[in-house]
Amino acid sequence: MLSCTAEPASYEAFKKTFSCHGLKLYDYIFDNYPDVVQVKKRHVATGNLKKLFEAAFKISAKIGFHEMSLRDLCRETNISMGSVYTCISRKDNLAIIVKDVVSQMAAQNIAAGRREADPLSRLETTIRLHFYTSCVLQPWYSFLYMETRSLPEPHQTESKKIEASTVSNFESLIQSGVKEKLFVTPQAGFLAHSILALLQEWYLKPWKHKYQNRESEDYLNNILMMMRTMLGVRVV
Amino acid sequence: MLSCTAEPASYEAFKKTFSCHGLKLYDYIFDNYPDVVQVKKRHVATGNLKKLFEAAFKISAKIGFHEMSLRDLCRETNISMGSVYTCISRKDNLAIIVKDVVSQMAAQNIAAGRREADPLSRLETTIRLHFYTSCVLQPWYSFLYMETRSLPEPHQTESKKIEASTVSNFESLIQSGVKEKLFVTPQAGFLAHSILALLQEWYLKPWKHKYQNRESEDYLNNILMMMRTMLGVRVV
DNA sequence: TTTAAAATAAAACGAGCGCTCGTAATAATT
DNA sequence: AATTATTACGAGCGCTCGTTTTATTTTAAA
Repeated sequence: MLSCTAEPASYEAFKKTFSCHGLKLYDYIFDNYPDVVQVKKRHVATGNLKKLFEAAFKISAKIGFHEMSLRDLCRETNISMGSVYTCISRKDNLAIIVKDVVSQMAAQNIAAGRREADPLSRLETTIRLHFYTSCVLQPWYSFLYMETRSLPEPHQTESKKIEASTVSNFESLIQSGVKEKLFVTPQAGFLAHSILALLQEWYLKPWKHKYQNRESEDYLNNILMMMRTMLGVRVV
Repeated sequence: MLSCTAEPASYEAFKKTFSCHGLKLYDYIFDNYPDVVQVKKRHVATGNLKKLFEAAFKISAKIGFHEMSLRDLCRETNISMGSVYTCISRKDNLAIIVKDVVSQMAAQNIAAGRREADPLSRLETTIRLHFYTSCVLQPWYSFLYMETRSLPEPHQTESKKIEASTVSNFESLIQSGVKEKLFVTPQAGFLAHSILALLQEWYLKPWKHKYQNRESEDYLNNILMMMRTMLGVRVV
């Protein structure tokens, strides 16, 4: 099971508690997609899967998933056509697995946020987890955003639901704070969309922002600060 | 020349001054791409171009430009393969023309904004024009955002420059207001990116917002209000 | 009505696609 | 050392792609 313990204070703290690092992510895929991954030995499967996903992200980011041929993938990974197919069975499965992983992370982050005490903490924790997760899994999130159209139905619909549920969660958290008279904004829907748009901007165009090292923590703080300002909450 | 008179007070007012409506846009293409459009008669060319672009936007939005075959395009438009080729010469030209049109609109809007009297007016006019333009040409803007990767170089690089120059224009307008002590934000870069991200959100996912008719003017006002709040300007 | 140009239609072409499968190489077990 | 289980390989299959070519119909001026 992919997971992380909740409420990390910083990106560095988060990364340590996050279980997706290195090969753990590919262990998860190996365990949960027996019909897709036909390779028997775990270490062989995870090693190849890691190479395949990383190459697929690299090539797709440049030219798109559909434009990426399996021959491109073979060249980039030094894995033969036959071996590629014992790992993923069909090209589509690469995209489907990305959708499943991101979908699961999103659901977990929403659930973790709900466990906080008050509306503002719930909002901030959800945003923080979303942000950290999308940093660690940046190519995964970016891929899903850009390649949702390439997914076969019903996976495409499911992918769109992730985004919708993320926004509606933000919106209902804001609404509950408004009801408790903690916030003063009447534009809950717009603010909820704005938050997601800014989170997406980060993982879609990391090169536009990452000219420095601490930049990512700064970007997150800018989002949180903007949100607090728009909610009429005193900024600390 | 594609153009509009500056500083429109509302979307409705803007649409009337905007020269891209109906076939005028395709007249522009007919006039400016003689090597691409090999059809001699203006009315035949513009009629077919309109059908072709509209169908291309429809199909590409669903499955992507590269996945859209020219046979799909023929089926959707009831235009034969031969006629398609007399209109656009190569598939790539569709995307290149979209880039050129959007690029020109963006440059015009930036120039029009600069003509305003003070930094806040310059910002607001630029944003307003960008928003209205992207509403009227929504499929064009959306297409370019999603399909930039499909453009042949050097058009791809040029497309990315449009976005970069839009953000840096916002940023320098904000900076000049800060220098004149009209604004109080130290996060000019973040705010500039946020404004563009929210403008993009609108033309990328219009279905998420357009459940009502007046909704688009509201969305623009939300962006402007958020900007004023973040700039420490009294909200009217 | 004639005629040449313009537009459309349909067929054909070669390159490249996702994917399969017979076989070779390697690792594990006896 | 022999045998078996597993993985790696890559040429080739059927098909669709963007594009070109060829044939036919439509258009409009003389």
